[in-house]
Amino acid sequence: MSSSAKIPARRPAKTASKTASKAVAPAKLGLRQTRQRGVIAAILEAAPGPLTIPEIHQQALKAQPGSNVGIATVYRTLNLLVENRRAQLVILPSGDTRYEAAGHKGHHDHFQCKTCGKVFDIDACLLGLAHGAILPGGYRVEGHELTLTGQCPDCAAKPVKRMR
Amino acid sequence: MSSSAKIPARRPAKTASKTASKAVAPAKLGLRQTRQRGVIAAILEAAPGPLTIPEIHQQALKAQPGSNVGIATVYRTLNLLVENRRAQLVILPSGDTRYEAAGHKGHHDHFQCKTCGKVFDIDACLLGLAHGAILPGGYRVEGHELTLTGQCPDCAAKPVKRMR
DNA sequence: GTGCCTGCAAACTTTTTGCAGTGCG
DNA sequence: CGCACTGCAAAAAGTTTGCAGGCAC
Repeated sequence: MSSSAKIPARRPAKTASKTASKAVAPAKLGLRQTRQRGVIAAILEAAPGPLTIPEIHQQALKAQPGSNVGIATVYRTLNLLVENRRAQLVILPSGDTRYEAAGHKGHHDHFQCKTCGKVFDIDACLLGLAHGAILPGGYRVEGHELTLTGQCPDCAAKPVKRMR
Repeated sequence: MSSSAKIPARRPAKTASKTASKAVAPAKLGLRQTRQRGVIAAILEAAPGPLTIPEIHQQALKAQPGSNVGIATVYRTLNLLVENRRAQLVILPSGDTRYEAAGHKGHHDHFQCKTCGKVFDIDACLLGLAHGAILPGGYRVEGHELTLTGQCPDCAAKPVKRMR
């Protein structure tokens, strides 16, 4: 790890002006847009929830036939994306270390299926606790992480246990 | 540390009632009450919240002057306690792997101080979501894990950041 | 006395770092 | 063309397992 900057990101936009100024992180010059970075960022953007490193790595391999993508590159790229506020690290109660696209999608909770292990974003915040609230004992709340567990629709439809 | 849940299940958790008082889980046949196990269980019982392995290990060393306690024993004992429902594994959003006494104290949420990193039990469940509820999309909720973050009273009283 | 436990160290797993070659800008 | 980026492999950090001896029962 090292840089903290803002990378141009993928090329989703047609008329991508410059690397705007309202950027969250100060841009660091010298960052390069490589195929691997674009692929990894795209994978995160397309996911319905946070992905594990192995998942990201394998999807990257499939997306880049012929060209290898080292696991180290996956780790380095993810750290870079997190530093640039383009991705977010999520550690679940199950112990999974996952990453998800960040930004436009604000704070939200997660749901992990106990049957298949997959994780989905809950596009809402289920905790109606105001930040800044003081709990009995004097604990000042500034943020929270909530993960629901249960069964997803897919697994509910398939009585047969199939652990990914 | 990632992967999925722990529970390597070295040996099958047994069912028996050895030291059965109000014990939730029956003891395993042939289980022996050793000094190390008693110390580790006592440490968990006395804690105001979940502890990390290093914390448990160091407290065990201090509690047992003269006699060493191997880190492997700490791991093995904690797994054993979890299998017997005497302790519970808690993985926080920060990535901390911690253990806390289980049983009499039912489900509760946690609070982790962003300044000192300590974790406290919140003796209540802040999520008013009924288990069995179905979320939009068909996700059936069976459980949840909630961790609040912020500043604890101690750190609030000491403006100076002291990351221990 | 039996065999469950323990400490120590090696084995594993997951993540990070060092290098030299590669290709983006 | 220079230097950031990448893949590979070694290094670190965290957790588990194999053993021989110790101790609870």
